[in-house]
Amino acid sequence: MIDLKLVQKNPDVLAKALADRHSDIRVDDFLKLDGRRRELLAEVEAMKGRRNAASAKVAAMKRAGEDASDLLRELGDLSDRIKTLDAETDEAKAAVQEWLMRVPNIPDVSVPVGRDENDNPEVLRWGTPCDFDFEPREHGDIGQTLGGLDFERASRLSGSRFVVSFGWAARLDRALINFFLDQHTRNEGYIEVCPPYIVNRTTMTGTGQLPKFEDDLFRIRDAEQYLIPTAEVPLTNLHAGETLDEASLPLAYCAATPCFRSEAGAAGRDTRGIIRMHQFNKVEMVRFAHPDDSFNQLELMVSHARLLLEMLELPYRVITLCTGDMGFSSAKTYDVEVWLPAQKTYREISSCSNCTDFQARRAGIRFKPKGGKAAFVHTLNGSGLPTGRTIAALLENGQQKDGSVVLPKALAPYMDGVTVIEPRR
RNA sequence: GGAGAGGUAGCGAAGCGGCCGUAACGCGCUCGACUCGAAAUCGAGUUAUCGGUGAUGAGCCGGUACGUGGGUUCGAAUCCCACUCUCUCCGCCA
Repeated sequence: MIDLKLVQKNPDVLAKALADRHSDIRVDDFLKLDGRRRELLAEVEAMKGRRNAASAKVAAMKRAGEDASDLLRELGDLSDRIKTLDAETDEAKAAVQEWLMRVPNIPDVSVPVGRDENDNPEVLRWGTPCDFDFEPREHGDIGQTLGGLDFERASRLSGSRFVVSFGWAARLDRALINFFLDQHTRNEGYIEVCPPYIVNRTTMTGTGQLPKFEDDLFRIRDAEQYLIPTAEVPLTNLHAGETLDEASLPLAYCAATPCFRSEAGAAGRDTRGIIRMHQFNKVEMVRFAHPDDSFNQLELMVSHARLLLEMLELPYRVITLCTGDMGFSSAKTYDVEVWLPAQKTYREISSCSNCTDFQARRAGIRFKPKGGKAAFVHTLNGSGLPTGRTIAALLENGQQKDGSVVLPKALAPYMDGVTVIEPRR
C-alpha cells in the first residue's frame, strides 16, 4: 500500500506513477472519496467530543446526587445521530481503504518508463549461447525421451499444466533445491525457513496478492485460506505486525517450497514443456532492509540469483522491467532470463524486486531507529531459483547430438556423481 | 472434534459500568546522578493511530484503540452475543 499522506499531499506524484504504469486507476476518485471521509470524520468527531464532555458531567452530577434526567434525554438524541453518522463514516473509510489497496507501488526514479515487455532495457549478458551442429530440441521433448518427464500421466492424475518427474528428473529437482539452498545458506548468509504452504487472507493481502489477484490463486474450499503462489508470501509476512531491531537489518531468509498458480489468463501460453505449471518447486530469497540500503540490497540479491546460473554454466541476461511491465508491489524489478536454445530466446528464470515500504505498510513491518520514531522497513524478494525452468534450461543447453544431456560439474555432488543423463536403451 | 482457562503498552500483569488508558505494580529500554569505569542504587522519561491547526516539523485541540466484529447503555476494558487465536486436558491422526 502506498502512503495515504503522499496521495493527499502530492496527488500528482501518484498520478504520474499510475500513468507510467499504464494503470486505469484515477487519482481524482481518491480525492473525492477522501474528501468525503474527512468531512464526515470532522463532523462525527465534534459530536463525540460534545458527548464525552456531557457524559463526564452526568457522572459528576450522579456522584453529587443531582438529577441528570434532562441532560440524559438530550444525550440520547445525540447518541442516535452519532450512530447514524458513524456508519456513514465507516463506509467512507472503507471506500478509501479499498481504493488504496488496489493501487500499485510507485516505480523508483531509476525505472525506465515504458509500455510493456518490449520496452525493458537489457542490463547485461553472461555466457555464450551454445552453437549446436544439429537442430536443438525442446526440453519437454528431451525430458520425455529420456524418461524423466511424464505429461500424460500427470494430466490423468490432475489435469493440464502438471508434470510427473521420474528417476533422474525427480532427483535433479531435489539436487537443485539442495544446491540452491546450500549456496544461499552457506555462502550468502540466508536463514533457511520451512514455512506453511497454506496461508490466510491477511497474509495474502500483506504481500499484495489480494485483493486484486484472487483469480491467480488456488483457494481452500470453504475457508479463507490459499495455497501460496510463491514463498515470498509466507517469508515476507514472517514479521508482519512486528517492530524489528534496527541492528538486525538486513535480514535474509530463503525457503524451498512448492508454488501453486492458477495461471488464469494464460490459456494457450507456454503449453509445451514445463515453463508454466500449476505447481512447481522454487527456492525463494526474501530480504528485510533499511530504507537507505534497500536498493543496494536489490543489487546484492540479483547477484545471488546470477551466481547460481553461472555455477550451472547457463547463459543468461539481466533486464530492468519498465514501468508498464512491473509487478503490483514492486518499485523496481530486475528479471534474470536464461537462454533456451530451442526457442532461441531468453526466458525469465528469476525476478528480483524491491518492494520498498509497500508491503511493509500493508503487513505492518517496522523497525525503530535509535532515538527515532518507528518506520517501515523495505522488503525485497527474488527467485533463486525455480527448479522447473532451471531443469528446462539444463536440458536444452546440455543436450548432445546422441540424445544425452551433459550436466554442469557443480551438480555432480548433488547427483551422486552423475554428469550425463543417458538415453534409455 | 469435545471440555476448561485466557487475549490489556516491548514483556509480565492489575483493573471487572463513570474517579482507569499518555493504563497501578514489576521487568525492559532511553537519559541523568553516583563511579576512574562498570555493577548495584537513586531520579526522570518511554503507546499507536486518525482529524483539525501548523510547514509533510515541534506544539496545541479533538476523536479512536483493552484479540476481531456486533449488541445493551447517556456512558463499556468491565455486561450480552458471534467469531478468532493461544494455553491445558480429552478424542482422532502422519
